[in-house]
Amino acid sequence: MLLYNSLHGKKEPFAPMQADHARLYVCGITAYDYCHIGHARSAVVFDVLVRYLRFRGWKVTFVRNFTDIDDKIIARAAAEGISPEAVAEKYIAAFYEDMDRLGILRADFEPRATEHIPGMIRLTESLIAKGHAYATDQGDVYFRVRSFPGYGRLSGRNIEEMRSGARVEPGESKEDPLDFALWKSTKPGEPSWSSPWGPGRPGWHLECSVMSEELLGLPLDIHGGGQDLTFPHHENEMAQSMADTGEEFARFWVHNGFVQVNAEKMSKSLGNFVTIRDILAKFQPEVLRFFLISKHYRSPLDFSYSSMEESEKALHRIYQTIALLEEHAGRSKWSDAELPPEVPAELASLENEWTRSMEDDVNTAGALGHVFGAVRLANRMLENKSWQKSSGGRDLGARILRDFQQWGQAMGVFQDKPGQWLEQLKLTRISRNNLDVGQVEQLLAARQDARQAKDFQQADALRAELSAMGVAVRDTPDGQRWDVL
RNA sequence: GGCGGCAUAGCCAAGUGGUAAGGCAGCGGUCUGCAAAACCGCCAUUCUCCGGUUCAAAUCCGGAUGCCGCCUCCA
Repeated sequence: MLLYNSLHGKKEPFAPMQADHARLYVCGITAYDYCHIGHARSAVVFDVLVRYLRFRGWKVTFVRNFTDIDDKIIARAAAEGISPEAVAEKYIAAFYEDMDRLGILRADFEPRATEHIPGMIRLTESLIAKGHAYATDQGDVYFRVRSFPGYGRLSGRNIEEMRSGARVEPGESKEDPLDFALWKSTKPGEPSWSSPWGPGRPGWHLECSVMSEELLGLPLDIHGGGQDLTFPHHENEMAQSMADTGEEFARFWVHNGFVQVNAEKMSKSLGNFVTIRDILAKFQPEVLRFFLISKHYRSPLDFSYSSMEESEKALHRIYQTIALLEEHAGRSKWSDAELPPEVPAELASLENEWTRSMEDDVNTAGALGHVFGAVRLANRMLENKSWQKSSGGRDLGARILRDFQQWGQAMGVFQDKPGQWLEQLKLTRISRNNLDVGQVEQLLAARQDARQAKDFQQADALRAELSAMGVAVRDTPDGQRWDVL
C-alpha cells in the first residue's frame, strides 16, 4: 500500500520493517481540556489506519500516549483549583468517554509521560554526554540544535531562516534561541521530580522519544500526529532521538490535516471551538465518524452542523439498504434464476475499487464512493422482482452484506444493527428538534380517524401539520409510521 | 518575510496522462386516496484563469489570481 510520508513529501510504498508486524506511535492528547473536533479527526484517522493495516493482515502494535504533565495542565489546575494530577485524570477519563463513543479502538499501549521520567532523565544525560545538550546554572537542560545536522529535515526549514522567529523567554539562558528544553527546573508549587540537575520536569518533546523507543524500538514504522505537530514537536523528537542513537527515528511520518470551523482555524479566541461532546449532544457518534472519513485525511476539513446533517442522511441511506438486504436474506423461497453476469461483475469491480482506494494512502473518501456504488447495486437488485427472488439475487445480497461488514470493520463504521441504528436516529432527531412525541401521536391518531372516515382533506391537513413540525408520515399495511426529517 | 497546501457542478467531495466516482439539494418516475418517507432514473463536453509539453491533461511544466495552514502552546 502507499502512504504519504511527510519526511519525503510524497507517497511511498509502505510495508513493516519486521515481517508482518507494523509498529506505530501516535501523539495523543495533552490532558488539560475536553477533546475537540480536531482531536476526534486525528483519533479517527489513525484508528482507521490501524484498522486497515490489521484488515490487510499485518500484526499491528499501536502506541498512543497521554501527556499528563505540562504547562497547560499546571495552568488548568490553578484555574480549577485542583492538582495537576487531578486535571490529567479528569481529562483522560473524558478522553476515553468520547473516544469510546466514536468507536476508537484502544491502543496496545497508552503510556503517560509521568510513568517514564527515569527514561527521560537517562536520555537527557546521554545527550549531554554526547555534546548534544547542556545544563544551565538554573537547572534547565537544553538540546543544542546546531549540534544535530539534520535539524529541519522533517518540517522543511533551515536553521538560518528560523533564527529570527525563535523566541527566548525571560530568564532562559540558552546558548542559541533555537535550542529547546529537555528538562525544566521547577517553579515553586509545581510538580517536580528529582534529577541530576535538581528538581524539575521533562520538556514536552522528550516523552515521545523515550516512550516510543521503550515500547516499540527504533526506528518506528510509522509516527503519526496532527499536522501542527510537525514543527516543533516532531522535529524536536526526531532530533533528540537521532542525535542519541545515530539512526533513523521513524521510517514514515504521517500527519493528518486540520479541522476548521466555518472555514477558519478553530481557536478559543475566535469562539468557534467545538468539542466532541457538543457534537454528540446532537448527532450519533457514527455520524461524526462518517463525516471525518468522508474527506481525505491530509486535506483541511471544514466542520459545520449542516455538513453533519448531510453525513447523517448519507449514513442513513446505507443503513436503510443494509436493513432491506437483511430482510431480503430472510426469504424462504428462491427461484433458480441467475443474474445477468454484468451485475455480479459490477460488484466485483466495486470491491476492487474499494481496496484500491484504501491502498492509496487510506483514501476513505474514495472508498466511501464505492460503498455507495454497492448501495445502489443492492437497491437495484431489490427493486427488480425477478432478480430479487432469484438465487442469484440471494447470493448478490449476501455478498454485499458481507462487503459492508468488512468495509465497515476496516473503516470503523456500519457496525450497528440497522434497526437499532435507525431507531436511535429517530430518537436523536426527536431530541434535536425538541419534538413533543405526545403531540405527534395525537395528530397521528386524529389522522388515522380521518382516513378511516375517508376524510382525506382532513387527513392531508394533519399531514401538513406534522410535516411543518418536521415529521414525515408514511402509510404502511401495518398502519402509520413516522420519521423525523 | 520564510516554508507548505488547496482551487472539480448550487453545496460537500473522489479522481495525478487516456477522455469527469460518490453524497446532499434539484428535477422526472415507481409506490400511494394523497405523500416532502423509501426506491429507481436524470443532473459538469468540463475541472479558477492564461500559455506550454503530448496523439492524448482536471491530471505534467511555466505564469497569473484567489483561499488556507505552519513558522509561538495547539490534533
